[in-house]
Amino acid sequence: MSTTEEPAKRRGRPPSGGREAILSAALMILREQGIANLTSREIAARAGVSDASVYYHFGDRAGLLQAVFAQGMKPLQFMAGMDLAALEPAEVVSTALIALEQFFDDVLPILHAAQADPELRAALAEFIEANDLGPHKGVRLLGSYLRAQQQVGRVRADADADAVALMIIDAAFARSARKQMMLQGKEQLPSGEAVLREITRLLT
Amino acid sequence: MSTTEEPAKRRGRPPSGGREAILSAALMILREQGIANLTSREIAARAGVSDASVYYHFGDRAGLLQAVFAQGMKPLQFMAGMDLAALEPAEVVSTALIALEQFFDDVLPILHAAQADPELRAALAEFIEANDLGPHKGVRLLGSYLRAQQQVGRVRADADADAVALMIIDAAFARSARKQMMLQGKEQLPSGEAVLREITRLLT
DNA sequence: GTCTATAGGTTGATAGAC
DNA sequence: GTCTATCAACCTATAGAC
Repeated sequence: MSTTEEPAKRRGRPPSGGREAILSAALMILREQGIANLTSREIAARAGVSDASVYYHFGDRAGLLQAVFAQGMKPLQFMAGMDLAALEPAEVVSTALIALEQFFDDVLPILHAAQADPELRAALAEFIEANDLGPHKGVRLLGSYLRAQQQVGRVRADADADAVALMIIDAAFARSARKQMMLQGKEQLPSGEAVLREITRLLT
Repeated sequence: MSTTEEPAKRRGRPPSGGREAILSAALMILREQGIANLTSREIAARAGVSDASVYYHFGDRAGLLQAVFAQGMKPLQFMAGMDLAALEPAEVVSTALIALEQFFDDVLPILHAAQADPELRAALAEFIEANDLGPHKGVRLLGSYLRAQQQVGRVRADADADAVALMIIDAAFARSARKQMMLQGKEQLPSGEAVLREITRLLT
């Protein structure tokens, strides 16, 4: 969406901040308490407003959740502003794994919350598709980097760039999901470094 | 559990089937409607009983959900009874990917439902750990197969068997999750076969 | 825009008859 | 074990004053 340029005067926003406080509180509750506890009262209490205020700003619960989803799903900016060409493939993959895991840490609570109800799931899926936030975006980004490196000879030519990109994304996704779901257990799984080494072995 | 001969009289199980009907209905609702619609009334209606019956059998909602989770989390039996040693590694990996994706298709709705509330999440995580259903089990199974193949020389010796096993599991996990969350979109992602080819390339 | 107050509906849970 | 009937609690949403 359009990034709001704010030179000195704001146009239509008396900055009472109520709306943003509500969104921020809702996102907080969603992330740490789950959607089952995301009620208008809880949100209002944590935002320091009355719960009628929630309905004033968002109409109904569906409108509120839509806004919360939109607020929480934004940052897929993923290695933005990095000079990828200057880095070793292994470094890029390592960076990508870390950035992707962080991205999923932020976003998975919202994805999970939407699974509680088919209408929410459909609404979120539609939002993701409309805003080009789906997994194919990561595949395209990482995959085209890998293809470029193939043409320069820094990544072996017989690798399927998009498939490797998807495997990287999936590894980060699963790591983040296990963390969130408290599924690591005591027995430890292979480290991120071990996975990184295997991916690197695919590329060289 | 002494199974003595019971000619005409059964000991502790009048098989009215109410309890199982409730569990089955609850699991059905959970999988197709999400936990937001998993109410005692909905369950009772679909099971063909009164909703007081639900509380008779399970005490309260927490007890019901615990039983539903236990019922739905059972089958991690994963390539059971197959003679793995007789198969090519690529075939085993292909079989594993399919079996794992099916497993996650069954189990993910429950994992997702538990994320709606921290208490449910903790209860399910505890159940998974207590029953040895966590991801390390798959890693151990697939990893030890790959190690055995390394010793016979059918899988290259410098591969990290456990790391590759985890990547296989993560790929299946992510595929199943995208399907459930309706996140494939129109732009198609790399196929399962393409991912399989890359994994195979890691092993040979 | 924000509040108080409240209507109206749904849910978890219990009592008591059969 | 299963039912009907019911309650108290909670939630979404609205009305109306400031």
